[in-house]
Formats: sequence, structure tokens, C-alpha cells
Amino acid sequence: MSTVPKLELVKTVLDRVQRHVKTQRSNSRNEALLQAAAMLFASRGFLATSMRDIAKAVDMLPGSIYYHFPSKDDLLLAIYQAGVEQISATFTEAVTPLDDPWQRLSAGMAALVRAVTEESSGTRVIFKVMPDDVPRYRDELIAFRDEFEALFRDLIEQLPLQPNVDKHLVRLMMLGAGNHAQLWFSREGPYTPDEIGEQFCHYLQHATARAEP
Amino acid sequence: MSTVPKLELVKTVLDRVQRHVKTQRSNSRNEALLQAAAMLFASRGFLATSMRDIAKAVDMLPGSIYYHFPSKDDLLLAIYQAGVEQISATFTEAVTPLDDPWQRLSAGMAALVRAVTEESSGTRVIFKVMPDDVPRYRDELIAFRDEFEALFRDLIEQLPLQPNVDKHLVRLMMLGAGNHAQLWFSREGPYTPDEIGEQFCHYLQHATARAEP
DNA sequence: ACCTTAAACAAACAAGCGTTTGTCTAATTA
DNA sequence: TAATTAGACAAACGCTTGTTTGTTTAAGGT
Repeated sequence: MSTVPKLELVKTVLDRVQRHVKTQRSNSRNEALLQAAAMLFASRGFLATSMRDIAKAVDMLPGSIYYHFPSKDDLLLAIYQAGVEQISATFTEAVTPLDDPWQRLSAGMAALVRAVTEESSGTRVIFKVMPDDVPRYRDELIAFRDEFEALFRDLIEQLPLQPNVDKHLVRLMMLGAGNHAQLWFSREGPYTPDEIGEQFCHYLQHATARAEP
Repeated sequence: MSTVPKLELVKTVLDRVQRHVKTQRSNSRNEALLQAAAMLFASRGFLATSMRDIAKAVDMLPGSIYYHFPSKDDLLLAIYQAGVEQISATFTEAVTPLDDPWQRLSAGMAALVRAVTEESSGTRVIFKVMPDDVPRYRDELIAFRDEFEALFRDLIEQLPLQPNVDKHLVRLMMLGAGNHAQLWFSREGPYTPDEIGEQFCHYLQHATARAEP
């Protein structure tokens, strides 16, 4: 056991530790690395993306990545975490100012479709990369997903639905519809992501069937 | 040019040719191979399944598979083709005897959810394995998918919808909802695949929102 | 009985994978 | 100025991948 160190020394050490803990290591290329990996994971998938692909995207040698992240799996974990944080924030921000439950769902669906179609963001990774692709972090990734889906569950819960409608099924239906947009959405298409989300909500709220003539 | 061969000889030759053309090669383990590969592709995905995994599943050595199929890609192609044929048949069989457009969609959705949740069949592969995972056959796989989606499109087309409802969006919404069921469906859950498909259709047809009090 | 063929085996192939190692340089800290 | 550290490089590691090769065995046709 050493003697009590001076206050300044303690501060300095803490600063250094924080700098190591807050981000994975320091800061500079770290962000670029996350962003490049996120883009590749989102478009090609996790298994189809190699560390060499990622390295090439940030103009770096494969081995150098391991200075910033301890493994490919951890790289995905970091992206997942950041992705969930971002979509949860965006989602909450869009929903909270609204009072009407249907308007809230409409805004939520819009946020969801925006997330799965955003081109340069980690939010897409959450919906593209399946937890089973990373056995080591399977449970953690599922937990991250649940974190977002809980917000969505609350939104559905507050909906004034007819008594014979199962809210559980409604949630899965809307989540599936929104999620699926990542496979067919195109910037050249006739709708914005927001419009798609809002339309989906609209179809659920109002009868789409024409009244009997 | 040779002289006209005897009839028997022609028959024999044709038989042999047919035996080679109808299935990839002969018949015996071929079917087991397709089925095992389909199950693995459907549950783990294409990239996460190795030829050694498939070989182990049929109790065979990895190299032996190449007697029956020229490559891993071709194995998937065969599964995809058979899968599309089967789901198209099931789909048509369920829909054609019905007249009412909404009943037809209901039966179609039920068939779709059945297909994506069936545990030992190639139909699941179509919705699990993305064409981009197999660059060599990307276009062919997409064509197979389209073959089925065309049936679905026709179903939606005949729906008597309100004039402000975009049938294109409705189709993508329902396809997404059904497709997504593969990720959350459980045999221990409260609903059968048919019930799920029918409910989804019901939600689209009737107003789910409770009338204003 | 002979010949052919179906079907599998055993063993290796080259390429690509995630990762580790040791070294060098430029910047920061003391 | 001297010591330390951040950050990247170059090269290899062990392993898995899809696939190929040469050989063997057992059945079928003539």
C-alpha cells in the first residue's frame, strides 16, 4: 500500500482513465472507424464484411483496427449500442410532444422507417444484423433491441383499439411492416420514409376497405 | 450421321438422360441433401452454414456433396427454386377456391405466414436468405422471389380499397408484416400461423380504432 | 463374367478469415 | 530535453472456408 497521493496526481490519473473508458480508446479515427463499419455492416451484413473491408474503407491496415477495438464483435457491439441510443432519442423526441395516441404512433412509425432507411447511420445495423450472427454477444444485442421495442410497446399500449384486437399482434405487425422497408425503400421512390410510416399507421387506424355499395 | 437406331435403344438412352436431367443427378441422397441444407440455411443463414455443416447433417464427407451439386451456390439455387414452387402452389391452392377478395387475401396471408414459419421446409429459405449473399446468382434469386410476389400483387390488386389508399404500399406493408413473423413466431405462442395471417388481414380490412365515445 | 457407372472416401488445395506480434514514428507529457 | 505514449505499419499466425483430386467400393447392365 502506498501513501496518500497528491490531489493533482489523482486528477491526472482519473483524466487519463476517463479518456480510455469514455470512448474505446482516444478519439480521432475511432469515430470514422465506427461509421465505416456501420455502413458496411448495414449494407452487406456482418458476416459478409471482413476486417480488411473495414480497414480499406478508412484507409488503414487490418491490424491497426485492433488498437481501437479489441475485436470485430466489439466493433458491432459499439455500433449497436450507439444505434439504439440514437433511434431511441429520435423516437422519443418525435413522440413526446404529441398527445393523441394515434398521432404518437404515426410519428413513431415515421421515426422507425426513417431509421431503417437512413443511409449513413448505425440505426440501420440494428435491424439488419441479427443477434445470432454474433454468438458471443447474442444476449447483449437482443437486450439492446428490446430497449427500443419497449418504447414501441408503450405506444401501442395507449392506443384505443376495439376490444377484439390483440395489441401484441398489432405491435408485431407494425414493427414488421416498418422493419421490412429497409429491403425495398428507394430514394427515387414516390414516398419519403416519413410518409411511409404515417401511411402504415393510417391504414391501421382507419378501415381501408371501401363501404359496401 | 448414323443410321436410324432401334426403338429400344432410343428408349434406354432417353431414360438415362431423363434420370440425369430431372433431378440434379440420380435421386437417393440428393433429396436428403437438399432438405438438410434447406434446414441449415433457413435457421443459421447461408453464410453461417458451411459445406462441412451440411455434410455432417447427412453423414457424408464434405467433398462428396460435389458429386450431387456443383457448388454451394447451386445448392441454394435448387432450394430456392423448389421453395418458390412449393409456396406458389400452396398459395394458389388456398386462394383460388375463394371468391371474395378479402377472403382471398386472408387465405393468402395465412399461407405466407405458414411458409415463413414452417420448420423443415425450403420455403423459409426464400425469406431468410437474401439474394445479395450469393452474388453469382443474385438476379436469379430475385427473379424467383418476384415469381411469388406477383401472385401476392394480384391479390391486393383486386381488393376494393378506398380511393386514397395506395395498393403498392398496402402490398409492401402486408408482405413485411408476414415476412417478419419468421423472427418472432413460436409454436408455444397463443396463435397458429394461419391465425396470425388472418388477423393481419382483418386489421387491414376493418377499422381497428375504437369509435369516439 | 466383364465392364461401366453411381456414390462415396481420404486428403489435400489455395484463398480468405480474425487476430497477434514486434517495430517504427510522431506527438505529448514531465 | 528526455521519457512516454498514441497510433499506425508490416508481416505473419493458426484456422476455416469452398473446392478439387485421385482412389475405392458396390451395384447394374450386357
